[in-house]
Amino acid sequence: MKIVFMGTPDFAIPVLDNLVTEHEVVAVYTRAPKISGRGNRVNKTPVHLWAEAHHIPVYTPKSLKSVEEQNILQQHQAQLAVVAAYGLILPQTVLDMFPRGCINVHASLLPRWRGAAPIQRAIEAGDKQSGVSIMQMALELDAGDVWAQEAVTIPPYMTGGQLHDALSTVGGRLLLKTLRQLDTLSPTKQDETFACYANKIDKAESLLNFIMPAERILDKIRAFNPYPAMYFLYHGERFKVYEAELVDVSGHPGQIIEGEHELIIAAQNNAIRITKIQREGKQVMDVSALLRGFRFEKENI
RNA sequence: CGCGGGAUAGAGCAGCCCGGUAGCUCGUCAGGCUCAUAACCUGAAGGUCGUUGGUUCAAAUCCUUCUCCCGCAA
Repeated sequence: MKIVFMGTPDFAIPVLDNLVTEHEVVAVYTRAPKISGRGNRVNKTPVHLWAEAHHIPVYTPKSLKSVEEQNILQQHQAQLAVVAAYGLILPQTVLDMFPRGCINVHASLLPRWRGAAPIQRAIEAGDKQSGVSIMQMALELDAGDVWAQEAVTIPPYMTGGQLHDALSTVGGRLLLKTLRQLDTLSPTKQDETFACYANKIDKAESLLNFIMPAERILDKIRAFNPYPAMYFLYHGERFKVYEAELVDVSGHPGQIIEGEHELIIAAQNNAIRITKIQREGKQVMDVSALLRGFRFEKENI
């Protein structure tokens, strides 16, 4: 099938990898390169780089609302558009442009976690399972009819990064399977009563607030590992927390209970033992390694 | 040229401002001690202090070139 692919971040790469094995991807749409990263260089998106490496034409319109862009899109004469974390809103004209419409790969079991950050929000909320949905796109965000779903169990220590990788792998596989069965399957409407939204990750959320139950703090640490990573400030220096575990002791929330042989900080109830940490300018390391040359005083943070 | 931090023994760090024989906590190895806490005691090995050039009687330290790593912001 002739397909136009639309996507931007790493999540879309395994989907693309799978797609090209059975279909003809005639054009790749992705977000325009932007100034980002250290040194403020102009960087292309992961999908952009992938497409160039595979010699597939790349298009980076700022919007698909203009007639000009829509005409270009039409000229690809694709039967279907596959969308995976593209980042642009598709107007109704575009949704109707292809004989088979637009199909979206979404990293949650819809209708739960519609929106921008379904992976992190699922872990942050303590969900025991997540999954991938293949959905016929509608104008309303992530509300289209669902062709297929595959669940993925979230083990207690799974991080956001691990779930991301797991779901993108499943997504690529499930998409292919669904496309093969497109003529025999019939999509299911989403039950609106179970819909909830995964808000974008805000940097301000990554400052650790110890006035909450330790279990919730641990969920946030897992969800935000490796990005953007929860952090706390100690003597004005930022320490990113990558892994931690529950400890059955208590103290004033934010108090460093132990900081010499291990790092334990009190939460609202119980406490957390931080096991993987990153100091400013340093690599991520085991806390035990850091504590060979560094010591936390038993203060409140 | 967006802002900033870093590179010192296998690991993590201090020393640099204020130049004067390379330190700490661990790890490793050897020996000793022990009912006992992540045991303790003694000793040893292990460094061209990231790279280039300069200043100086003398550079980990001051100036300079380059490389690599990282945080922030966007």
